[in-house]
Amino acid sequence: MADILQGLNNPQKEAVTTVEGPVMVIAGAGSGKTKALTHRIAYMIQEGINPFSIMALTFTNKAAKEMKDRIMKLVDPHAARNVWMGTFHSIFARILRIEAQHLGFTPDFTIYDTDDSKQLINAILKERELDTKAYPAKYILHRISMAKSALYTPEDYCNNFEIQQQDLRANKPLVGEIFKSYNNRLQRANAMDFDDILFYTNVLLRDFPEILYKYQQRFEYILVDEYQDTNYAQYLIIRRIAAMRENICVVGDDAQSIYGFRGANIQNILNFKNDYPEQKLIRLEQNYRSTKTIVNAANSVIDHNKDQIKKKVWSDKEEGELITVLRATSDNEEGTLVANSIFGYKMSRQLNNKDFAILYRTNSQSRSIEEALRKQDIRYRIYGGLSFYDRKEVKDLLAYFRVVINPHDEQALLRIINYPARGIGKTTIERLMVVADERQKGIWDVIASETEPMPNDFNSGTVTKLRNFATMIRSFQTLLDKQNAIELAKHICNTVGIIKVLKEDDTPEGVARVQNIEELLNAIMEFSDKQVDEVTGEQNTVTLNKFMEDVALLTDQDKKDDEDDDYVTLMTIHSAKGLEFPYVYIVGLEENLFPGIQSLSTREDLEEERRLFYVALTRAETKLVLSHAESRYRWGNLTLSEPSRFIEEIDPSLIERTKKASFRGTSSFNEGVNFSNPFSKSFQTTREFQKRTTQSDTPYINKSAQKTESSEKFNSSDFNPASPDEIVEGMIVLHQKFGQGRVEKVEGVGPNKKASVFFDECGTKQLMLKFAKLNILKQ
DNA sequence: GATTGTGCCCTTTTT
DNA sequence: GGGCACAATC
Repeated sequence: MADILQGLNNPQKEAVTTVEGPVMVIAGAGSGKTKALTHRIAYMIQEGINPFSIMALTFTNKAAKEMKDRIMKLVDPHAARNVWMGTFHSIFARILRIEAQHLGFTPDFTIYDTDDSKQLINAILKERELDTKAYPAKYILHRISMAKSALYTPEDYCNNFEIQQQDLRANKPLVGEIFKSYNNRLQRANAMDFDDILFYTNVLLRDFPEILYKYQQRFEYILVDEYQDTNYAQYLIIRRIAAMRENICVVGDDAQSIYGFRGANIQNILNFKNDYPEQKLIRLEQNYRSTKTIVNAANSVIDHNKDQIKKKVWSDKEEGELITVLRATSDNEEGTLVANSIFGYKMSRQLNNKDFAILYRTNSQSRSIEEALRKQDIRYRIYGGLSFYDRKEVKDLLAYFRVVINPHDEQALLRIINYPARGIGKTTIERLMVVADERQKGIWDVIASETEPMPNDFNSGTVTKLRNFATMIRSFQTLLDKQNAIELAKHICNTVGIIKVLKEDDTPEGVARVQNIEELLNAIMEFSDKQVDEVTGEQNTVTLNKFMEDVALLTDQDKKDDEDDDYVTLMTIHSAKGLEFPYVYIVGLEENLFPGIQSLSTREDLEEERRLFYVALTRAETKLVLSHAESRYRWGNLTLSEPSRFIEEIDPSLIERTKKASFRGTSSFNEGVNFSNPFSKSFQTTREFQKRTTQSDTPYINKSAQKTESSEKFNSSDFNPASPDEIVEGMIVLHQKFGQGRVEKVEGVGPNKKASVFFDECGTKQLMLKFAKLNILKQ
């Protein structure tokens, strides 16, 4: 026990040892919040509390996993494993599967992701002949999500005066009706969306006292991480389960509440003391992560917010370096400056790629940064954006699995009924849907029904095709319990012919798709291995079912985390929450981007945006670099931008003032900045750099590369490259960086001539011939 | 019924 | 600058 408390400061110790009763920990950024939580759980286990009776709710799967790993290092790993630890969604989906029959679902209900929901909405709109412009799926889903998070049923929604007024004002009076159909369809498909998981958990705990009692008994101790980001539905679940014993510990920081847009309610944290008058309030205010400069900068920013619990976050680390602000003329130059800066620091300070993170407001900003990093040969990894599980081919295969497990899953069924093509076309599907609707059943019931025959107006060929499809799905279903996940997955894959179809496409994209399918199969295998490992000795077969339960709630964030790999991290600020890096770059600090244009209308929205900036600042341990561009391409056209107000909100004494542009300046702020600072960059380095960019061509050739076109003559004297006209298919060529390769395809004319070259070392690359310097080795 | 072509949105942020 | 829904064509 002594070691568990060792190395903790006093408030942390208090948070760890106050096991009984309601506790709220207000934890400033970097104040050792996770440490307090993990040590608390370890302490509880060591005190003899049954791990099965502890429920710890986190915001992401990743956070849960990390905490579990840390606890396993503190106490008996077997015990640690038994703690109920996970996201709200994963823990309560688990419980809902156990209790599904009470709610009119079966235990293998499907979880619809946003994409499925969107498609379902669009299908409903089509049926009702509503214009998708008047009723954008996104808007409707947002409304529905808000309603569900506030525990409104479709009926509540329609009967609520205020809500109806809002929809009326937005000229969308039918949202409530669409909500009704949407929910009906979900139910018919034996499916829940993300919000339903929380909604139905509440229904379960509200309407079934004996079930509520059961879980109150089981979960004697409740911990909630990131409490500031909980919404009403989550709040009420906690409240209900904790009601009996009130052994509840919530940890959060109001200054880091950044999920208001999806219904998170900051009031939950502010009201904790009303809900639990006996509460003990513990403040963690010492920041162990960052330098004084960084902490003070963050404090000066958050001071501009009106809504906040006043606290004093402080650091007793060194002052540290001032914050650098980079000013670029364009988004591409911003990328270049950031890449150069990283390169400079790496060289001068012996740092690794993984010491750096580049954070941005929106995923779309990653492009220009990526391009620049590639040119500097800096390895990076992007988190978020299109996730692995969002790729089309992955979703297709998963849809097969979904249908096999739950044939009423209509979104999945529609996805695969004619993929790979088996002659079941649009008209057939439309007619099926009509019949299904008449019978108040799903499509599956129509095509698989033994008793009710297919309507006469289907021709016999179509009926055979449908029957064959149904028979195939059924044959998979019989294997569900008999075969383990990976065997069945492979069997489905082969029988259906997905890989065969994909292999017909030998473009780079096609090859990537096959690889993705293989990766998915690997993931299933890994999952199976892990399951066996976890239950020591016990070898329980992992069914596909089991895998699919997990997969719906996985995101990219949770995927492999190769610690040893050396990559610069690129991610949105939202996904960076909870992480820390020595060097942090926050890019795109411009008005209308960060703060975003949509947040400028109300104070609340602007304050959330400011908290987001606060989160970004406080990720840094050693050094912060901010950047903004004066112009930026947004959805195709050039827009001019002012520097963000947030830059000015930082105490100016903490910022290294970049002098107004003097390109020949020989300034020396510090050794690392020579590369990074546009104003200290000598003319020589500029040239040097341009040379690099023109030589090492990548598929990403566009504006920035074109800018350097003027210097091409200057460069080309060094080499003896073939002229673009000479390059034809079948040639063996040599590229400066990619080495030897074979020209597979040439397209375009004149200056736009492009070639696909397969390089032995790095696969196929698209090259713009006017930039790529290729030596012809063999005609 | 499938394949190719065209126009139209779009960009917050995520379980 | 791109992905996706729908339309036109084979």
